Amino acid sequence: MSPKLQARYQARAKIIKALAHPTRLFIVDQIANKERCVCELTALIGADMSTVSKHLSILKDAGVVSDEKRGLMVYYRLRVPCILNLFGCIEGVLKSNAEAQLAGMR
Amino acid sequence: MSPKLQARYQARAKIIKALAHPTRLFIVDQIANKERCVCELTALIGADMSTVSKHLSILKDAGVVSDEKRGLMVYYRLRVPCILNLFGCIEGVLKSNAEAQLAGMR
DNA sequence: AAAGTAATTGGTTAAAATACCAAACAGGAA
DNA sequence: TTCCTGTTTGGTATTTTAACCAATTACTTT
Repeated sequence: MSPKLQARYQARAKIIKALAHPTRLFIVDQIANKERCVCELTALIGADMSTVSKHLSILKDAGVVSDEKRGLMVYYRLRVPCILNLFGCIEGVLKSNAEAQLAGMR
Repeated sequence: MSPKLQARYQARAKIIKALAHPTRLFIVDQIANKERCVCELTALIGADMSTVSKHLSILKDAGVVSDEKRGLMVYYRLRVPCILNLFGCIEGVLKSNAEAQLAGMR
């Protein structure tokens, strides 16, 4: 594989990797419709705030979310809505996997 | 977060994680239109065949690809075409990131 | 049966990701 | 200023991922 092509796939992988964690998928869902501050997300997730903050920075670094500071709070929102389309596809895979397993048991 | 919801996002993350590697994204592209055997993919990628085989097993375990053995060769194909839609979205993010960076430099 | 080819599996080592705690940084209020 | 609150950053220990080599399995051909 050429170095150029390699770099191309590496850039893509970085964005997908940013999504490849349960907590970060949850975050994307939560900020899909309305912005949320770190404190709200922390409460919803139930982990240390520093942990949540780091997840958010990974998403931000990948360009998936954007942030805005207002007063003490930092609000995050989804910058790329087309990500949500992915979820439908993923659900389809899960469903298909479940069916395949059932078929295999017979 | 409830255990049930947790499990839900974990299942989704597993599939996305399977895609979150440059080589595996390349594989998905390569088998999108026509099936390929491991030997073909190995030649295209330029890594050890055992490495490629392990990448394929990760994709297969996630339900993204399916395999079929014919003679000595094992042929892999994309089981879930909607994955390809994701790539368009990802390219959009990359483009958007590049523009944001340009804007930030001014 | 023996030899050869395609693929997978096991083992090891190196690199990356993740979580928490503690400490540092704002911004707002007293 | 000093205190309080929301957020980020640094440090560390643990777990996960990834690559290659060596060995094994499966099928074909001689």
